Amino acid sequence: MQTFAVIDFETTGLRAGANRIIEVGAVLVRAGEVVATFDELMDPGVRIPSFITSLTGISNAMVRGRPRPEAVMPRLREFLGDHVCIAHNASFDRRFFAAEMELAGQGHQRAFLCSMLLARRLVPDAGCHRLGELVRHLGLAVPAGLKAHRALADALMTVALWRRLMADLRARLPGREPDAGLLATLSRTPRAAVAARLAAMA
DNA sequence: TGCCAGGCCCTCTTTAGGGCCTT
Repeated sequence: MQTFAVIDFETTGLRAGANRIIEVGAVLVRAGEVVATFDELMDPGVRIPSFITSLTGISNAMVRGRPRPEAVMPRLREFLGDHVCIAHNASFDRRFFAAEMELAGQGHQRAFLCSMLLARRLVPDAGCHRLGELVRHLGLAVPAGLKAHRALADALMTVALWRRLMADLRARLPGREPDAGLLATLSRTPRAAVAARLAAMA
């Protein structure tokens, strides 16, 4: 059974390389179940903008004395192993992952799958495909007390969303386990062609 | 001084523009 890693970064802004990561949450999921978690606050070495503190609840005081991203990234890489990574709007997390690995002196790229691209194709009626809105729209059960825009909480919400998307795919493709290759192909398929493609595969 | 991302995707498109999504 394939193991996926679901990951989420909180950062000081949107620009990988210029802005820095301040928190990472990651979970390993095997057979739909969370089997390991990784959750760490980091001191980015720059001030956290007030907007980011308002959004995430992460303040400069909270990261003071925490390890630097350069120290955490090698441990994160070890945690992730060779598993395919999943993130919501994965292009964002992939860019920060690559930039921070570079800053840590360990240039390292890896494959990501995107729950947002897949949700846009499999849940077209949602209208809004933000992570929190999708969780609400689909009525997904998530662990109590999760605070949105904290890394581990967002990673766990992405797990819940991913489970639903995989269940939907299994229902539409009986007898076929949606592996990384199929998911990557679907994520690149134009939205208007997804229904026809799934019907042809079924 | 003023501005600053990037990939996807739709449409009043394709010799382009703008919204969505991530922080």
